Amino acid sequence: MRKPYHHGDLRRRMVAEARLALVRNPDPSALSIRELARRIGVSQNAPYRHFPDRDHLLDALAAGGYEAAAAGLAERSVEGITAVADVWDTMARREPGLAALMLRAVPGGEVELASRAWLAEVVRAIEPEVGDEDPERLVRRAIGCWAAVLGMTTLSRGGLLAGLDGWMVPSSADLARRVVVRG
Amino acid sequence: MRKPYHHGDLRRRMVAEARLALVRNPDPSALSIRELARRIGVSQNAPYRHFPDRDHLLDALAAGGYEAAAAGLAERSVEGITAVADVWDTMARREPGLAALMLRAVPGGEVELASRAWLAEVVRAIEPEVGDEDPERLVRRAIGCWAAVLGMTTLSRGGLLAGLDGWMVPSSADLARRVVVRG
DNA sequence: TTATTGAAGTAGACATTGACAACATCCGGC
DNA sequence: GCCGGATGTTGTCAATGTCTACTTCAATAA
Repeated sequence: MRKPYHHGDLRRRMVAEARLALVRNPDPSALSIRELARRIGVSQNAPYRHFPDRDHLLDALAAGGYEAAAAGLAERSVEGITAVADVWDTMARREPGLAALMLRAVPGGEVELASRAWLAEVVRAIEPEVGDEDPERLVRRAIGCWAAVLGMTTLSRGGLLAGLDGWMVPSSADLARRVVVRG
Repeated sequence: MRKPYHHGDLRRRMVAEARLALVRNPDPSALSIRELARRIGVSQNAPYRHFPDRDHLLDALAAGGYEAAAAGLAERSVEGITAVADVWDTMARREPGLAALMLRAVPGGEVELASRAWLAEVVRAIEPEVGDEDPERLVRRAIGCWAAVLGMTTLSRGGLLAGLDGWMVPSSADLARRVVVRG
């Protein structure tokens, strides 16, 4: 009775534990299904009842990242481009492994939907800051904002700017603002 | 005599074969040292005489990507921001796996130097297009350009914009131009 | 109430991989 | 001529992803 045969919430638990593991070691390729199962206290094959394979776990994980980001942006008191940059930067700093996973969407996976929700939230956030009512252009601006922020944080957090840290490097918010406003 | 005991050029050959393998399968985590060795016709452990571990091979591979990109930009007849965007876009389209590897630099690795050379080339390319003589601001602009291009191509090639392809998505050159000029 | 069925978990196995240790071969300087 | 270091080879180990077959359990329908 101490340990019921069925876990009951394995899928969610796997994603949560994977996210934790990714905090301990940001390298996604080091994520091991077996180790997660071990840590949760379930057999090494139990996870396969919830994820066809490792890639689907990573997909769910990345989708969770987008949901968290969208929620973080929605619950934000401060609106605008700065908020978008802040949310993404914070995630990339605190969970670089998760941020790395979020750069790739497998077709038909959960990330596609979740990232779309994030994009919608970005649109909502930047809308008051740009005086643009045309939806298509607004979406285009939002994509540009996302790309600029993502690119800048990827460069910094990826270590590609080692040596020039701080000094000489533009902030992702500045970049995004230049991309979004006017034009 | 058919097959000399020593290969003679294994290191370079490994990097080249790895790059090929990455073209066949863009997922860097699928790169196997053993398979490369097998394909080259050398024992499974020979590569370890040239790379302490798998990560060092990936590092050399990514560095090669930056060298190729820098060379491609240098040999370019057309100068300017468009050339930067073109070079990166082309690489990301033709070798997405390599492009993905280039987003992370291990401290002290070869990528740090190679990416610095690439950045210098970007500076040189955008210099005539922006009327700015202050070196620090020029570097900052170059970084912004790089980030914008990289962010946009990562989004498109990563499948994060599936569905909105073409339509609604800004080009990386447009983004970069908006980031670089003025300000 | 009880039989059954399908979802969730377990046990065991297999091929592949990264990496280590010990041994073999070759080339250049003494 | 030999010898030492660089390069390549064989053998081995633990860990991993994933397959197949078996078990447990809860809910449904008789």
